[in-house]
Amino acid sequence: MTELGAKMGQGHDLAMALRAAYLAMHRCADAHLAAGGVTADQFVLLSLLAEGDSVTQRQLVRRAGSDANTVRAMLVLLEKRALVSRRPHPTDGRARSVCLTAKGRQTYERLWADSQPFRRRLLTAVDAGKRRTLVESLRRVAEAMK
Amino acid sequence: MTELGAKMGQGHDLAMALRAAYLAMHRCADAHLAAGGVTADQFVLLSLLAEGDSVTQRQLVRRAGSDANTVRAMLVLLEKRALVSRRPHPTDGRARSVCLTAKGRQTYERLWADSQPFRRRLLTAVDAGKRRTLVESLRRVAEAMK
DNA sequence: CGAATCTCAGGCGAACTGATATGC
DNA sequence: CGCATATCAGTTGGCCTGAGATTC
Repeated sequence: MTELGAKMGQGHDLAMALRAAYLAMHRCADAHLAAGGVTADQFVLLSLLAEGDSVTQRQLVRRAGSDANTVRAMLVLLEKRALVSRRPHPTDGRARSVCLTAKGRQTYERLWADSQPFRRRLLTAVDAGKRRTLVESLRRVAEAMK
Repeated sequence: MTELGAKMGQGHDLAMALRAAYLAMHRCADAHLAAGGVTADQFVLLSLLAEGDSVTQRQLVRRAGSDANTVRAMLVLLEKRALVSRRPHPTDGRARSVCLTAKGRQTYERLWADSQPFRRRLLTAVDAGKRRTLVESLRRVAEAMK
């Protein structure tokens, strides 16, 4: 194999490793949150809503690194369960203002506690000294793929 | 916030960074492969089949870090397009032996070329010296989440 | 026989595409 | 007008549960 070919193989390996790590983490997070009746992706939305009261769907999309249609569908599900509320934005007629209900905040805090073992497990997988480098590299990847 | 609480916040940050990086990469890969009429996930299966002729669905599941039902559904789609063939395993009556068709291999090689820019972009996002560390850390994460 | 492994079928939540409506 | 925000319909991928088939 050529030297250039080997380099592209590196890219393939990195992509496969990122894929495997994410899928495994996602499965693990789902397992730790299933008892609370919430999926890992729903937990992501709840955590974004918990740190920043009243945000637009557009802001959720950007911060979750997700898609407008996906976020909307998830919010509809969460709204049916009375965990979030969506109201018309006070000044922008196009936007929706989303926030946690009291039940939603309560649920989120319980879920955060339930998922402590998951975060502990994730942290012990990587040496403390390498964590910052890892997060930094992941952010560079996310940035480069935009 | 307590010191322990901050540590768990680190776990959350790592999880969010991993999520954002994967989702962005997946979108980017899809975009580079769309012209070839194949999704990023289908390309993963094709690449696994290209490097190891005749594998069982179970082996594909493990190597793709995926799920048996997911792999099956994807293979059904690929088989409809005559890119892969599934035959009964010669010795194990339970298993299916999967391999690329001639058309499948041809398609894969074209797709590999099409996706060179994607891999280049991925590699340039991370300094050459940090790539091995990154891949290593990601593999540790995947291992710890199993 | 039971236990384990592989496959298949149906259903759900999530990610995306494309098109559409509405307000800025 | 263009642009941004949200919505709706449809496709694919990921996972689960439960079932059937085969092997050990």
